[in-house]
Amino acid sequence: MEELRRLILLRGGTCVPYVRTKGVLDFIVAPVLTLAKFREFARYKVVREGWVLECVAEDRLVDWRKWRLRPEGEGETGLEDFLRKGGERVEEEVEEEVEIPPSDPPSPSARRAIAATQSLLRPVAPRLAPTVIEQGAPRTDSVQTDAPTAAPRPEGTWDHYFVHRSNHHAAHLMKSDQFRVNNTSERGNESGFIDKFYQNSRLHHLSTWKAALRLLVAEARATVVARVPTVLPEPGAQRYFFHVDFDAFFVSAGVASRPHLKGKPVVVCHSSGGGRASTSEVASASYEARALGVKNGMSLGRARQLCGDDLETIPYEFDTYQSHSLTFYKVLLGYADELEAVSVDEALLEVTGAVTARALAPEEAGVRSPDPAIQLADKIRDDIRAETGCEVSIGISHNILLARMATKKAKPAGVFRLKAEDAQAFLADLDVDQLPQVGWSTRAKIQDVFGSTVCGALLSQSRDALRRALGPKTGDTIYGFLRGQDTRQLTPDKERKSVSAEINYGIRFRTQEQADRYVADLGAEVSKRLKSIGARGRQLTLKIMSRHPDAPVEPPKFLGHGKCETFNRGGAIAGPRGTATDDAEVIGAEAVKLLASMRLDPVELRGVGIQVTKLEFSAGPPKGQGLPDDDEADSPPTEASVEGEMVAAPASPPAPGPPPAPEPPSDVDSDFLAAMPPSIRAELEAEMASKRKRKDAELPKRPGGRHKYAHITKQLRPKIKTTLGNKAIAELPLYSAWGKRGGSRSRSHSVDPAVGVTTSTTDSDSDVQVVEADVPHIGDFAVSTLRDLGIDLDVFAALPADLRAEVVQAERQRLGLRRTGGKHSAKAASPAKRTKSAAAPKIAPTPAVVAHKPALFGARDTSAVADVLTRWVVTCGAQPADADVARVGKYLVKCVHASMGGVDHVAVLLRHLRGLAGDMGREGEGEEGEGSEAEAGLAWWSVIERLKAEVDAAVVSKFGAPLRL
DNA sequence: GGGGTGTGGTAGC
DNA sequence: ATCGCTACCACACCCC
Repeated sequence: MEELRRLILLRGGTCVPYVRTKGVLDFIVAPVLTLAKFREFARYKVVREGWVLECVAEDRLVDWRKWRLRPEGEGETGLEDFLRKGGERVEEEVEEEVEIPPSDPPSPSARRAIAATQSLLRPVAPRLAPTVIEQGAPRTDSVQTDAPTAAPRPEGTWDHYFVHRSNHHAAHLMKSDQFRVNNTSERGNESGFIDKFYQNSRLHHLSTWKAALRLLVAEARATVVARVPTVLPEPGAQRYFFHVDFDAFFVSAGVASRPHLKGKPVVVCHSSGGGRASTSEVASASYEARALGVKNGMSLGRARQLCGDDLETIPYEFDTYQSHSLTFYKVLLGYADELEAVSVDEALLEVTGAVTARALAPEEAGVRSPDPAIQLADKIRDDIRAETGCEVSIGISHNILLARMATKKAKPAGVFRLKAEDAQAFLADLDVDQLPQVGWSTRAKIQDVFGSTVCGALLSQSRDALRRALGPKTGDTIYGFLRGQDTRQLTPDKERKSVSAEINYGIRFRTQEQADRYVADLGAEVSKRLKSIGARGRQLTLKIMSRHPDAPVEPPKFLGHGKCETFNRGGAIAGPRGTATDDAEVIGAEAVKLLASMRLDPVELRGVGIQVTKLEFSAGPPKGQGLPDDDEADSPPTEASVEGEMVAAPASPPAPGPPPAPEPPSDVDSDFLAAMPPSIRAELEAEMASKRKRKDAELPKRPGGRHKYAHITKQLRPKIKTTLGNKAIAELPLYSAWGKRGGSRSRSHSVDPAVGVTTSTTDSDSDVQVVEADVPHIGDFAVSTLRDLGIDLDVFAALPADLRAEVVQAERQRLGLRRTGGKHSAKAASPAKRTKSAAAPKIAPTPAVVAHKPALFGARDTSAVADVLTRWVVTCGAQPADADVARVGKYLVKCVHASMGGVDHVAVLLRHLRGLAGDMGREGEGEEGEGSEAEAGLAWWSVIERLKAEVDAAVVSKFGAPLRL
């Protein structure tokens, strides 16, 4: 700050520490601004400090636009998206104001620069100046190409991560005690950080899912009796491997039940609303959509831009995926000599026996190919299509490598056999990174050493050269791969060799004690996992990531680890009498000890992992251990186990801030939810809240849930003790969890809606009460509001109190700025929405198969509608238009009558509205607001009363009792 | 050469 | 490799 001021003054500029009168300002310099400030300063040139520094370095007034400060928006959570949407509008306005041509006359002295308030210009990154200047006009490209809107960054590049400045936004937040408590590792698991993390970690759950699948295969192997008669191949005879892969699994599963969507661009996405501004992620895109450039992971809005309004969106259908996957594997197992599950929708199998048999059998009528392997593949495709309605593609070859490569060619909906004699030509043009085991690093090594990464060009390299470059084993492997050779076999079940848990997100400590506590808590997590599979270990490895000295304190990715150095250290662990152990205390203590031995600055830690190896498995299913795990996965656990911990947490010394409102407990369902992007989760969780409840209610008299898969246990256990069992046991709970999902789902359909209403509202109430008992508000905002917002809750909680207030107020302020007379703004906002809503009905024709929810302004899903409502409240300000209230009321009533989960949905939305109104009233009191804020709150309360009355009329007539909020 | 440890790379979505 | 988790493999280097 001081330095900036000095630089400015030295060059003849003037400088005020904060903005008093805006009339004479030329520039505003700030490291970070709240959205409110952005709006306030919409007509000014708001730049980062780097601009000043670059001007100094260049001795001229450089293009300020390169340094324009933008609202933070790198996250993908709901609130941030929300903010970003707001921010774009501001940016566009600024764009119009730009008058300074890129190369301005070098007369800095003629200009004045103004630094914004000190609270906005804290020296967050002390080493900022030299770094930026040395980089010279850094990142101009990326910044400028982003300029007009917050367009998505080019996919597949990491350039924007090469940032040398700390993430000011994050750094700012990090100063808030409450923020750290709620969102970082600072308090170990006391605030539920670890539990919450794993509930929300996609990848963690993906692992779970994959493990479940492997068990499914194991189970199927055991149960599928009728197999195609296998003719054992002669040693040395031709072998056949299939790589079978669903085409656009999620989409095609959805489309299979919606025939009218066949042939259209379709994406699976949690939200169907939002128009072209929707930021929700495309999970899976149909080939028609792909043809138009849509890719998985793209925002729905972007996909809409590419496809126009033809783009269809369909929701997730986990039950369908599960059952298709099961069917898929069962079909495959009918033909496979050996099968390896790659993922839900992908498997490798050896079918030498079946192909050989087919070759010997008399010719069938109507075969499409003389090649018995292709005949078999077609048959498999037919089987799977018949049972799932989905297409798979199959790559065929004589080894795993080539089968996998062939699948690429087979897609979509095809079979491709890559014969040995064609392999060379096929591979020649490929880049090495298409080969298995060649990632970015290996590819780079190859490029460095050999000057090319094209497979064909590398054939000239000797085996030794490759071995030297890549190591003996990898070198051999790659040498073979380049020639289409692969000696790998399908791997039968192998015993687990390690159990680990690591978190490299949100790790921030201020003291060694915090770090120690956290490590101990993570140790407890590992202990839990060990116990859940009946394993104990003798060796522990602590893996630590520590901020790389070159890296900014706060990386661009919010709460991410950024560039790090890693440190591993191992030590022995043992229970009584030197046995292998699963004891949380032992593990925690050893991990803490190892951490101490590293002598790292706790402040710099960014990642912590604990891995236990040298495993030993309990001989039998541990009575107190293994089965409880069954319980854990099977029973409505979540409430029992996770929530138990969550509840326990507040018991510890009163946290400065309230512990973050616990996420909905980790239900088995939420395992799946958690595997999805946060936005999807938020929505589904809301929808499923009631179902979870019912399940709980049923639980006591539902030993069947656990027993449902007991047969698997029985089947596996005998073997377990002998050969392949440990792993199978290990995964059993996971499988149970998986299987149970379907149960809970299908059950939900048969539940009496009345029960649903009662239980769900009660449930949610109790949730809220739990929260409110401990945590009435987060800052000035009703927790209920934030909870209703789902993911937004986290982000809101993440904001320091002052920022939070500003953010909410920002929307109103924006109105205030624009609003010249009374309801002008409300009018301005509404027409746009009306247009949208008019279009909505035809955007989503309701297929008979699916019970579609009604739409409000094009939004159907809970979170999307909540978003609409938020915008409504925020943009209408003091006085909502009657017509709008009526429309919303109508919509809610329609939802009540909708078949699936409508009432839950409505309850969530009403609570959401109530929260919004509550915030508004509160805000009005506490802030320097004009008092009309309080009035606004009142006005909204009466609106909500009215809506509630309308809804209740419907609910009472349908279910006999009013809605309890 | 064997064993150990620490490091690093890869796959999966 | 800067998105992050889990499990595994391979490697370099140390020790004996």
